[in-house]
Amino acid sequence: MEETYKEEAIYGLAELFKIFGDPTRIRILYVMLDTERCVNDIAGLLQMSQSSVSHQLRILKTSKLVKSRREGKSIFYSLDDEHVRSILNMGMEHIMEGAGK
Amino acid sequence: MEETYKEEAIYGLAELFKIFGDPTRIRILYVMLDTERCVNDIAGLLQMSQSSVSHQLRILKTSKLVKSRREGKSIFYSLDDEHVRSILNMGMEHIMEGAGK
DNA sequence: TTTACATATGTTTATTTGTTCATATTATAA
DNA sequence: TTATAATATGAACAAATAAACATATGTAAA
Repeated sequence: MEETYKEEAIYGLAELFKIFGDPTRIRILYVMLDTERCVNDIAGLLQMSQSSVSHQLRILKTSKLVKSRREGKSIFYSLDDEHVRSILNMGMEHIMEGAGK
Repeated sequence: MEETYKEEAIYGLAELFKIFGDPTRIRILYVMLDTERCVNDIAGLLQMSQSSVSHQLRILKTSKLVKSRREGKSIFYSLDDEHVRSILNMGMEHIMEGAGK
């Protein structure tokens, strides 16, 4: 093996990016870009079933891309980290540049 | 629809991150982090079959994460873009921070 | 030409995973 | 407590895909 980086980190990285690699989750992240949202609102905004949204939110939360806060019967989700925004922006830049070439 | 961003960009973004979402491809990108590599060398370094490496390189190239250059019988691949490095670093930072919490 | 080396590409298979449907949990109001 | 609203979760199914294998293409030397 010639690799200097940690093999473990490689898998962690791939796991992280895999989370971003689904349009549904990207859409969910985007509706939370500048405000927290509860599950029902997300489902309404994105025309998705409550179940599907909830499943995806669990994945996003497990990966620390999203955090949650309870308020009465509702649970509000928001981006967990500035890195999430950064990664989204970096990706968007790459997309846009590629389009201009 | 309440979304202001382009729906098209959402799918583009997800497609992009999906490419990063596989350990094999991350490993391939990492061995090209500071130098170009030919297919055989990558296969040797990562203990993968030539076929598998080639398949993945095609995916990486189609997504503009990697570019190639022919030299005799060999073809050298390298990162296409500074964004590729940025995205990898951003992801790594997120991973590392999460580990420290 | 042939031959050998480097890379690319079909095809099949096994695994992963997002969605749906049904049901469970949790919290508030009556 | 009972009813209702919001969210979570388990199971089944269909679609996507990485790896392996065989084979094809391309390049250079003999």
